[in-house]
Amino acid sequence: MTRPASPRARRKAERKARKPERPAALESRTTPSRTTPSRTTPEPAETKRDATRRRLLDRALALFQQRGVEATTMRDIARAAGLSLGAAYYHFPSKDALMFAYYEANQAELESAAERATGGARERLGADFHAKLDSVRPYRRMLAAIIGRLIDPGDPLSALSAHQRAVRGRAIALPARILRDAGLSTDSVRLAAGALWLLEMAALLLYVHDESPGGARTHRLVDDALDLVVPMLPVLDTPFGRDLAARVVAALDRAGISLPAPPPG
Amino acid sequence: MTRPASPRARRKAERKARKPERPAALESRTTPSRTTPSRTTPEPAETKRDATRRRLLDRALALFQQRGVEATTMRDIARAAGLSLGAAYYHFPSKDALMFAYYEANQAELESAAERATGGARERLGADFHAKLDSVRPYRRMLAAIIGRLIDPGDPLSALSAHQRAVRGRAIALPARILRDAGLSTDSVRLAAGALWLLEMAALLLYVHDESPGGARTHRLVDDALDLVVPMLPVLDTPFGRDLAARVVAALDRAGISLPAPPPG
DNA sequence: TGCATTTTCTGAACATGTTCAACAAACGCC
DNA sequence: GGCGTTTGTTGAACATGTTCAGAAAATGCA
Repeated sequence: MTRPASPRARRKAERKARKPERPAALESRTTPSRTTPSRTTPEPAETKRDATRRRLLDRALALFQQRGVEATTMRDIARAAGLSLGAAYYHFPSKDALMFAYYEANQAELESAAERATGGARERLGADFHAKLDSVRPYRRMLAAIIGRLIDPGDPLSALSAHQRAVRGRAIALPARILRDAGLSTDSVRLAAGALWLLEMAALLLYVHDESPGGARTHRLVDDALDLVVPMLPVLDTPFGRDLAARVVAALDRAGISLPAPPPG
Repeated sequence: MTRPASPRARRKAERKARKPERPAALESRTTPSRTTPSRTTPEPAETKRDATRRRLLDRALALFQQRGVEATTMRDIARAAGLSLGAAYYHFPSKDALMFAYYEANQAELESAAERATGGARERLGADFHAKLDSVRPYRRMLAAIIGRLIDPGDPLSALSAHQRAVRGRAIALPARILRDAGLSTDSVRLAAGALWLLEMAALLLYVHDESPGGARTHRLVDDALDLVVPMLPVLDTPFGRDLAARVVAALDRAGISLPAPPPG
């Protein structure tokens, strides 16, 4: 995980003079739309570039899961993809970028799993949370390796970063819908969904190092927490609850923790 | 931060065969009491060994603060201490060990700062929390570099690890005393102190990346949180509060998060 | 003092993440 | 087809964390 490995401040400074503090893009370049996809071809005919990237990514993730992140070298990945080391770095500027690419690629799958749950709010929220944990399970070692960056708002990988805003928004959409269905007012939905998101983040922190079978311990904690919290949600729509909620939101806001906004509607 | 840098599984396996999963000690050896200190010399006459270690540690921390952890190389540290690279590794088996040594060395200072605050529970808790954050401030970059390990219960550096149990205990003693002085029952003290410890951990997560002047944002969040929580503490000693507390403790317990026990008395 | 043992130190060596200058292939345009 | 430009690739080189075999120094003991 050794960052750029600055030999001395000099070279680091030089580099910083050229680039902004943190490179905005985690991929070397965004695909320059060599093949401008026409409206009639929804499948944009994967370019050689895309194929190479996908191959790299596939092998990398396979190796990550198989041997762990730290034990997988960039040379391994390049070799497994039939490329030279430099070529791998041409497509992914760092090992971290490969992890992030996974992160992004799997987000959709990761989120849609629990869409179909039925029942009361408690059941549907439980299904959502458990599904998310389960979908992350195979990669938790990988996540553990980068978890420090997840809380660095300046890091593109961070769960708090601007880069991940969209991801946050999606992650919160389903709980928000469930809460609205449960009859909560819009304001309460906003706070409660945010709180659940925080709970999810906390659970993730535990989960990446949860070695109990299937991560049972974390799953149980999630259940316990939901059992504790969900019955109290209606309180949010009482005068006391409203006051409390307002103060919590204000406090988090001042702290720079802007809860993801639930989708409109 | 590159861990052992396993060339291939083979060598890693060999090493594991010799050592336990994680080396229990973060320092190469514990001082073999070459000079058995007699009762009459409370200052055990620092050995050359200790002097060298202290010199290494001093220079390392100075460099860490000056250039940041990642930009400081083991070669820099060794040179600054007038030693060869190998000698540095003889005394501290890894760069992480140097960080941990700081962590331990400063713990006492870090904790005694707020002992003397007076006033109500809210004021005394505030003094404690703010002092802790302030004392960590100069090293927050360093902490950011190892924060991922703070949540790994298997890592000796972890705030959750067995190694740090004593530290946890001490960290919770003062809040517990304050709460007891405020008239809370023993059970409530236990839960509330644990909750405050969790709040402290959460604040730390934010703090290490808080670039606002003096970490003002995190300080404000702590104040807001205390303003929110402290007035509610008496509720813990109502029937409703007792029930809630019992369920929370049980849930955390099942999750393997054992709140640090407050000192007896 | 002389010698064996233990502690401390040294510098080379290794594996790794990352960079870079140079080269090759593909493309766009004439 | 021919040619300049962009895109993709290569392998060497670099700085780093860590290990290791052995040298040097300190220590203990006869």
